Amino acid sequence: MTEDRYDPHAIEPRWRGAWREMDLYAIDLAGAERPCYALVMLPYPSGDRLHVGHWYHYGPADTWARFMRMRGFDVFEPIGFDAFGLPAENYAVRTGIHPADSTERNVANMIEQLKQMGAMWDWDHTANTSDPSFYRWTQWIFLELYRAGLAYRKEAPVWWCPQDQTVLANEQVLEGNVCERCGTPVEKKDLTQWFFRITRYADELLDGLDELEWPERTKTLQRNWIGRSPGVEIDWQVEGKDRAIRTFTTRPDTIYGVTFLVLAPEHPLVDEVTTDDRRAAIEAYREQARRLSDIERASTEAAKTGEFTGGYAIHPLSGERIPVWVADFVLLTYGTGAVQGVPAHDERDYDFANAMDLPIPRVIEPDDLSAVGADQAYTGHGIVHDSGPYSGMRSEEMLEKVIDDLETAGKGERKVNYRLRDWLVSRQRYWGAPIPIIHCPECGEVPVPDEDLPVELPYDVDFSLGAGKSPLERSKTFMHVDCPNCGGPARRDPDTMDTFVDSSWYFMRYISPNDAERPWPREIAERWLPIYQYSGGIEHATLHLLYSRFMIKALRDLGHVGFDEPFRRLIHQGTITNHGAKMSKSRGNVISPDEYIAEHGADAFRAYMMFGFSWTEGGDWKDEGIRAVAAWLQRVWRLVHLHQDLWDPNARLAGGDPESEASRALVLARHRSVKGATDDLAAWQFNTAIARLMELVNACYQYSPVDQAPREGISEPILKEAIETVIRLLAPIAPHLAEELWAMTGREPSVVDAAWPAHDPDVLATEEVTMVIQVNGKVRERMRVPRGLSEDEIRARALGHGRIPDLIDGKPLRKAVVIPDKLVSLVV
RNA sequence: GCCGGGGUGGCGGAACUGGUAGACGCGCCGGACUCAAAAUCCGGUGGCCGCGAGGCCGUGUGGGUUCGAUUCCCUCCCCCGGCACCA
Repeated sequence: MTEDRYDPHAIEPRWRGAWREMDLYAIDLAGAERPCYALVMLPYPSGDRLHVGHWYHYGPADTWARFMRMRGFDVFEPIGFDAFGLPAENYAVRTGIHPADSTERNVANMIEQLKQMGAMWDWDHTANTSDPSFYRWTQWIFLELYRAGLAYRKEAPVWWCPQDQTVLANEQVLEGNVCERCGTPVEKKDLTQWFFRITRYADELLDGLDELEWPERTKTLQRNWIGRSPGVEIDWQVEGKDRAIRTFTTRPDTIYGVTFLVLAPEHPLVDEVTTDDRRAAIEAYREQARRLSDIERASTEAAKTGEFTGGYAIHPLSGERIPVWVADFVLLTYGTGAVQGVPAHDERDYDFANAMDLPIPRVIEPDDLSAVGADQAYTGHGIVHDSGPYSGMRSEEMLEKVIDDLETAGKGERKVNYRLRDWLVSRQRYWGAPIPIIHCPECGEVPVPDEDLPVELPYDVDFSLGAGKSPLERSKTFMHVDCPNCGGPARRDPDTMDTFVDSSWYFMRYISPNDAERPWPREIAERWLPIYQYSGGIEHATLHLLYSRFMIKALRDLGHVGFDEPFRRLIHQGTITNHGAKMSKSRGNVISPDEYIAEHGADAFRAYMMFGFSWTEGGDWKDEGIRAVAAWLQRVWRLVHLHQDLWDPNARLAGGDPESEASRALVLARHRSVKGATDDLAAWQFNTAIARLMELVNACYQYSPVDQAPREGISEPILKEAIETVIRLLAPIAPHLAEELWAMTGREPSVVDAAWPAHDPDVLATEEVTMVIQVNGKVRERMRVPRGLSEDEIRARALGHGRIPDLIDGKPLRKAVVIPDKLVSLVV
């Protein structure tokens, strides 16, 4: 009792040990009555120590989960490891250490560090995506999708990373067309690859967003990524040929402004349309386009180039002859690979027409002429003219009408295009789930029979890159297999799956990670999903978060789950930067939490992560606040320590008047803090939740000065209840310390199973309020009045209050606004 | 270029649907305790003017709506993120 400090390094490991002994965080998934699945995006098990980002994400996420548990929810809070992937394999190439070995070591290492946080993770419900018992089901899912036609193989122009020697999905190519993993510029290659048919769900993925409680900006990112454009495909008869060029447009209301058609250089009709005298020029242009990198070709800066084919198409409505051009700004991969050129009303077409000296006739009159310059395209709407029967209509109106007319005439078809492409899932790398397909010269693609799953990765392989084939393809023992269908000699598919396939369903596996019979028990999954609350970085907005949504919808259609979305609520933590720069190993600016934890303990570090930043915003690293938070935890500990006699079972609490000013003020402070902390924690606003708790601690000190003994002026039961409330409110934030304080009050662990305190709104509705009096918009006076006073009475009192009569100075009152219990605004 | 998000004291950050701007904390200043220091406890702290009472200014810029604007509308300037010849 002489020591007036607590030692986090003594109590933290002790309580973690006690919790483990009690099996405190094991929950009965089948029997839970108020399921709350609190999921965090799972970490990649690198060989490095945990960084600030891990603590910033997982600490507060656990605080929220503890808060929910105290509020009576059955909280399921698992964590696992996204353990497949390139870093481990590249490490193997460099060092010769096998990915399976380095990963196993890293996972064990990471678990030990994660345990320091004192989170409620249930280590009986974890997952390691690189474990055969996990990827056996990743392969099963692949085959389910395959059998449903949702996984397929085709040759297509795909992104290839020359550094990592593998293909990538569109979503994994970052701005400037560089590889998400290594930053190397990627190339387009025509390769036969496996895809998941995510485009089949484009509309549902878009519409489903409306129902989700996700940050609006994340939904926007997905909407833009899916890129829905409704429009029409139109057939243009090629003059003198029994062929039509099909274009796609979202603006058929500009069709009378078409002065040319443009085909992508790779368009299959180019040969046919090109006249003999233009053939050499067209061939040269196509060759030139082929040589251009995609980056050069995609540049909006580059001047428009193109070549006339010599051919003409017939305008489907006016019957005019329209020249057909080839130009590389038209992409074969979007729409039909052919567009109609409307230079007056499309910027690209405008630039092209200017470069090629083509006419630029206007067919839409802008509503506001001043809004559009003479030297630019007008892309807005307005009154249509020079457009045959449509002249005089509003362009919005014509847009719908002309589509109907084209459809009726058999010259067009309503069509929706998407920016979203099918998800390329095969990778020419070793450290991933092998694609469970066998290629048989007789039978073609043959799925590996379920009973032969998992297709395990061979251990003994050559990881070296650049040999032109994936490591698996070089393993004869792996590749050679008998066809399950005909028994003849066949080869395994040499590719592995994108690790985003693993992470698109891992949260289902946490439910029953050791079940060898099925991927998840459906009836339990239905209880726990969609996930109540997911947390993680926004960088996955168009990757993991999109893929998982697709996966759940596909699994639903295959009858394996009964819900539509994986994550009902989503929240993103911000990023902690160092001197404004993102922390990364290559920059050498990574902050390690280790020394701070060694000095102040895990609770202090956790609490600082929550108090020092606005959690969803993040911010620049600053360590001054850690000492302050650690000191505050000491202050809380001291508060309980100094008043420990309140919990002495032999003591009779008598002192103090419960109606005294101090007693009443402390009661008010308690209710106020409970209300504030509850609202703030529910909204993941940790900094203000802690601020509210600090206020209560301050109030405890203020109304029960610790150097005064015996306590004067304060009711002991009221003080006792206030301090107990401090402990409960602290429990999610600093779990070890709160447990220690809980024990100091003589209670059995655990405080996480103590009820979250409730506040009484009647107490907060004090009988007197302070009202502000404004004169001509400026605050001039304040007055104390009974709550609920009538507007008339308030106005009358305000007019006579303090300096107000002087300020008004007999001038007539022009206006008086009264907001009861808040303010009076007088205008003279 | 387009689409999001953001600009508030010396600093991190608060402010519900338009209603006391700056909660809480850091830092700084002062006091108590101490031989002293640390630790701790208490008080002060947006800027300018004023002895004071008090006044004026103040949420990136300039305007507007309103009794009243950090909050709503318009103009512009910066910062961050995403997309980018998607027809």
